[in-house]
Amino acid sequence: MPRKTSSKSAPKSPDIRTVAAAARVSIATVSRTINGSPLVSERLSKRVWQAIKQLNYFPNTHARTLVSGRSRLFGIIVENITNPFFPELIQSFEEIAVAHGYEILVSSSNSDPVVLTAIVRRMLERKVEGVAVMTFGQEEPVLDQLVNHNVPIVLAEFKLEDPKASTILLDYSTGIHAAVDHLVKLGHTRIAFLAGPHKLHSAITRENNFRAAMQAVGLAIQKKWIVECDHTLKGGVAGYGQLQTLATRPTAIVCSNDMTAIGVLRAAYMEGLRVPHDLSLIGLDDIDFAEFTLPPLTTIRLSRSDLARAAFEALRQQAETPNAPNLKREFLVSTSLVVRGSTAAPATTPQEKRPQQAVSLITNP
Amino acid sequence: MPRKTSSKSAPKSPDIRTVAAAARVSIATVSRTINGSPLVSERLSKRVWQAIKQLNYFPNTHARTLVSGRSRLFGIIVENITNPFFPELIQSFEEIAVAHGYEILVSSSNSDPVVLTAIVRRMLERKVEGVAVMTFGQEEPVLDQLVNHNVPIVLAEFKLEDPKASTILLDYSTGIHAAVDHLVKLGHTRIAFLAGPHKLHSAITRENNFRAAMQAVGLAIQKKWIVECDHTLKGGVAGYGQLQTLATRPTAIVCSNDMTAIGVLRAAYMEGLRVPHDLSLIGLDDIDFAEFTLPPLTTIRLSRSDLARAAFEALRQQAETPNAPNLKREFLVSTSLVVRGSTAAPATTPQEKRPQQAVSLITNP
DNA sequence: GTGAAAGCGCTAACAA
DNA sequence: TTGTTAGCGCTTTCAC
Repeated sequence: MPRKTSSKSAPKSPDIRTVAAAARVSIATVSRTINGSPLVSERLSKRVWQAIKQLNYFPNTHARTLVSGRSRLFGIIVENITNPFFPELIQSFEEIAVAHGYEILVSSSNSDPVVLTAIVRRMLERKVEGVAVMTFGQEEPVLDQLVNHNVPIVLAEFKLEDPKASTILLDYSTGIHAAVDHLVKLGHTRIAFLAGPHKLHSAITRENNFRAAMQAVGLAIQKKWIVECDHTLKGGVAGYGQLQTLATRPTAIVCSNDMTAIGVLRAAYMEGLRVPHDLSLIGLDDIDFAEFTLPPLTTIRLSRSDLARAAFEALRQQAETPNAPNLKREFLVSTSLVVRGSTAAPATTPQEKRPQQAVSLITNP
Repeated sequence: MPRKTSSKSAPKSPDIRTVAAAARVSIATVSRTINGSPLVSERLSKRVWQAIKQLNYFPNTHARTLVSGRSRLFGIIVENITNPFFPELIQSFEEIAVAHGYEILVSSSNSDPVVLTAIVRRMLERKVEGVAVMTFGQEEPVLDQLVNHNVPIVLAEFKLEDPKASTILLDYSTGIHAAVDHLVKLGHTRIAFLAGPHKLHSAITRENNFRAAMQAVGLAIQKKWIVECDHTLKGGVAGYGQLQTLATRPTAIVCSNDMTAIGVLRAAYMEGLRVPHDLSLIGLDDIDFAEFTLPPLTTIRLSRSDLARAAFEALRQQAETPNAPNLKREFLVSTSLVVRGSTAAPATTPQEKRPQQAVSLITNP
C-alpha cells in the first residue's frame, strides 16, 4: 500500500530566469507571456510555453504580489465555522473565487473581538485585496483598520459609510412573513420566537421582522414568548426549556436559525412532546441538515450561494475596478419559506403530554 | 446604525524604512527587533517598538517570504467541508496553527482529482511549508508533486515512502471492537455495516475492522449486510433502503460515519421503525450533531482535536527541524465508543412495524 | 515586439 | 552591537 514517490531528489523550483534561458528569450518576455500580454509574438510565446511545460514551472506568488501589489487573495471571516451554515457559505465562496483566479483565507472570529483583531491583522499582513465579513452584524470597530488600509470589505447587514465598504442586505421580511402566515393558516395563534444573541445586528433584524409579521396578521406577542438564545444547538434546548416554564405556552415556535430549531426538536423530544403534532417549529437558514431532522424541518431558506456570489462580486468590483463610475455598493439576498414536516395544525390540547401517534410522525416532506 | 470610519484618507502602509527613520536606526535593526534577535540593545529595541506602534506598522509577509523562503503557511486539504467532521477539524488545526504563528490555506477536494490537482498547484505557488492531506485515504499521485517540491505532507491513513511524508494512523480497532461488543452484549447477532466509498482507504480500513470485530466475537456476516455507501446523509438513506429489501434483516447497523447513521435514522423514521427499539444504530466520528439527533447517536468517537494536533505537529517538525535526528513520522490517534440512545436490546419481532413506545424513545444520553 | 534594468519590502550575510 | 548591501523572483517602465 505505501507508494514510492516518483523522484528522489528535491531540486529547487525553476524560476523565471531558467525559463527565459530555456526559451532563449528575456525574462520580460516570459513574464509577458504568462500574463497574457498581447505584445508577445506567437513564435516566442510558443517557445516560452514549451519551456514552462518542460520545466514544470509556476510563478512565485509572493514575488508577484510584492512587485505588482496584487495578492489575488480575499479573506472571509465567519462567525463560527462549526455552524453548518458557514461551511456551505465558504464552499460557494471558494468555488467562485478559485474560478476567478483568487485564493481565499478563511477565519472564524468565534464572536471574540480579540480574535477578530488578530484575524484582521493577519489579513492585512497577507495583503488581502478584500474581506468578506460574514459575522452577521457583530461588526467591530477593528474593521475600520481594513478600510483605513484601503482594503475593500463587504458586510452582511451592516453599513459602513466608506466608499470601500459594501453591504449585503438580507430580505428576511419575505421569508418570515411567509412563515408566520403559514402558521396562522394552520390555525396557530400562540407563536413564540427564539431569537439570536442580541449582540448580532442580524439577530435583532430577524426578531423585528418577526414582530412586524405578527403585527401584520394581527396577532399579539407575549413578552415571554420571545427569548434570546445564542444560535447554537444547546441554545435551542435552553430556549425551549424556558418556554416550557410558562403558564400559557406557545403552540408554535419560530427560531432565529436552524441550529436553534434543531435544539428545540431535541428538547421537545426528550420531554415526549411530538413535533409537529404538539408543537410546530420553523427554523431559518435551511442548512443541509434541515432536510434530515426528524421530522424534516420547515424553515426559511437563506441561500448560501446567493450570499457568496454577492460577497464575491462586491469584492471583485472593488479590487478590479475601484474607480468605476457606478459601483454597486448594496446587494440584496432574499429569503423564502420551505415547508417540510415540522409544522401542522395545533393539537386541541397541546399542553399535555400525550401518547405519540405514529401517523403524525410519518410526515413526508 | 451606519458607522463612520475613523479616517478619511488611505495612506500607504508604512514600510520598514519609515520605521527605521522614525526610530533613527537602520532597517536591519528594525528587522532584527521584529524578529526577536537577541543582538539588539534594549535602548534601540525600545525606540523601534515605539516607532512601530506609533506608525501602526506591520511587516509585509510576501517580502518576508520571498527573501527568507519561509511562508509560515500550512495547507489543509479536506474531502468535503460540508461534512461537519471537517469544519471541526479545521477549527482545531487553525487554532493550533495560529497559536504558533502560522496561517492556513483550506481547500476541499470534493473527491475530484482534477480539483485536487489545482489545489496542489495553488499551494505550491503560495509556497506552503507543509500540507495536511485530510482526505482519508483517497490519495492521488498528484500528491507526489508536493514531496517532489520538498513540501512536507502528512496523510491520514496512508503511507508515502518519503522522508518528507508523515502518516497519522487511526486506531479504529479499539472503537469498532467496543461497538460490536456493545451490540453483542445487548443481544444482537444480526449486525450490518454501512461502509464508506471503497475508493477511500479509510473506508476499507473501517470495514475490515468491522469484519475482524465480528469474527472476534464469533458472529457471521452475511454478504448482503455490508453495503457500500458514500458517507453522506443521502447515502445513509439509500443504504438503509437496500438493507430493507432483504429477507433477513439486521437488528443493528454500524455505520462507517455519523452522516450515514443520521441518514439511516431519518430513513428508518420515515418507515415507522423506531431506533433503538426496532433497530440499533452506531455511527463513527462523533460529530457535534451526534448528541442532538433523535435519539442521540451512539457512536465511535474520533477526536478532531487529536487529529489536528498530530497533523500540525508532523508538519511543524518537518518545517522547523527537518534534519532532526529522529523525526517522528508516524502518529496514532485512537477511537472510543460513546454510548448514547441509539442502541438497545433487539425487539422480539424486529421485522414488523409496531406502534411506538414512548418509553423506548425517551432514552437519556 | 523585445530586452535591460529598476525596484517591490524585506532578511541575512558581511563589515565595521 | 549596529549598519551597509546584496539579493529573493517577479512586473513594469523605458529604450531600442
